[in-house]
Amino acid sequence: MNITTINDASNDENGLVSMISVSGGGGHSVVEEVALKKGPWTTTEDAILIDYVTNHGEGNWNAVQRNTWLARCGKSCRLRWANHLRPNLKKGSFSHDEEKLIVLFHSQFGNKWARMAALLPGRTDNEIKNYWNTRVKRHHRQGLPLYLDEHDQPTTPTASSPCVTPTGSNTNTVTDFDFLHQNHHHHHTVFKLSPVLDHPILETELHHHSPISPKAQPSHHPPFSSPPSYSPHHFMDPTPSNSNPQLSSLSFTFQKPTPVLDSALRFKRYRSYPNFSLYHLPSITPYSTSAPLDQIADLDAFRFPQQNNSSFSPQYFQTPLLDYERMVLPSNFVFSSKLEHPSDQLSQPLLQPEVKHHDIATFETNSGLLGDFIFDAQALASGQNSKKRNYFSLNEGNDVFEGYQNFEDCPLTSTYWFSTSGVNPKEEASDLSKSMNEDISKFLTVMPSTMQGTEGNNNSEAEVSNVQSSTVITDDNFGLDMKPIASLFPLSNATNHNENQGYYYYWDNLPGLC
DNA sequence: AAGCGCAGCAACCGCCACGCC
DNA sequence: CGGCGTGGCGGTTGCTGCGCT
Repeated sequence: MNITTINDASNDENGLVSMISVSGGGGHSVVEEVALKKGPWTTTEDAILIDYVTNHGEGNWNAVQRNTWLARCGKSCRLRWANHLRPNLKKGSFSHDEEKLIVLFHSQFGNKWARMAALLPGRTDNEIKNYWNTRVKRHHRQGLPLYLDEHDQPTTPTASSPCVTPTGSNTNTVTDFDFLHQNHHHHHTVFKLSPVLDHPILETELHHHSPISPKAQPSHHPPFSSPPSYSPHHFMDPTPSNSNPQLSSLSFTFQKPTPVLDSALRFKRYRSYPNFSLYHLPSITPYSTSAPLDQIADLDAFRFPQQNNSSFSPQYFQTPLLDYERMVLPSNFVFSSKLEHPSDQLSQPLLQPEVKHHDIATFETNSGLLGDFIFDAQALASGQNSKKRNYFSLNEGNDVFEGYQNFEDCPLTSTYWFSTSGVNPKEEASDLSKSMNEDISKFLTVMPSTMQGTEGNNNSEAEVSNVQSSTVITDDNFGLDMKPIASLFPLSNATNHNENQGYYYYWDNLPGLC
């Protein structure tokens, strides 16, 4: 066998493939490539890859090596593209707000870097992972709790530390990270723990948690009163907290709907509102749990931020239940919370539940909000609805409804989103897909700003009161997915606009949340 | 100047899920 | 059903630059 190098660009600095002619016994010759290049990418390699992806699109990464002179394996190409070459990548160090989000996401997701990256547009899983690992090392070295932001005022947890309760009896002001640090008493969902357990609360929770699957761990809030029930519209309908005298008139409580589903439902509603940009409301994702419902009680409420410059209309939050929507909801579909205490419910369930636990336990989870968002937009834009069995679409005036009629067809999320004014969502979908990155960026542009103001508001009263419990289990997406996004929606109907008024997120599944 | 530790970053590796045949 | 290819994800390693001693 004769081996002849026919193109000795062998792993040169341009990263071109070294081609070797391998002559077989019968004069037959084949061409094989030799060792692929490793190590840092050169600008030439980048240019080749960019050119290829521009012309052929993403995916089929091994074809890059076959069809170009690039001596890189498909994995390497994909990684290079995803982490460095693809458009809309945000370079540079993380902002403080992004860091906060990462901490929060990690408290919720664990080491699910890709998931976090999906919620941080322009950021890659690798970046987030590197940041977190650095943070772990730094905090470990400095003896800091992993989930306490060093930029915030540290709050030493003591026996007298305030515990946030839904009763409004405690009005101490703490920051969101104080929550993480202080709240010892609840055993919240801990999905995955960092390899470096320098957070005693996490370790405690790790030991206390039952071997329920990480996606299905219920949260318990024994001290809390019975939660109300919710309709899917309640989270669009933040309740003014005026009923609680300890709350400022600015305060609103956002109640997460409780997806207690006997049947899965995928349902979309598009509505046209005159002054609305495209926004996407959180997915409502059925959860999987083997726990009895009456053991599932969870605090999940938070306040909307104040945004005086908003163009949002309060009407947005007061969308009534539409007849057609009632029709779509299966008879056993309900958003409810603590079912055994209907008297404590602030509002009646849409429909009386007939919850079968074994059915709930069979639910799988879906991707997070943005993933769902992206999927839907792309599917609509590319006309892939044909893939969806029994998927219906109905126009009703300016409203367009889509949904699945049968349980088995439902991808197990319920997504609400809104079209821009006067545009058919179908037609808009392509534009939506195109502008998706911008929309997501818009989210993140607003989101971090809404997370500010948790510091320096120690004079506020009743910041942590009137937080209502709800029956909530999140797999690992719903709660956190919706909260930051929902925080984008302003309280334009707030009556007392205090420019300096802070706000707080309250949500569950944060380790150590009280 | 040299050595060291550290942070930040980039890239690789192994494993796994999924689709196709 | 199993093999194979492919892509995605998380863990890990290695390189580089910087500051400090």
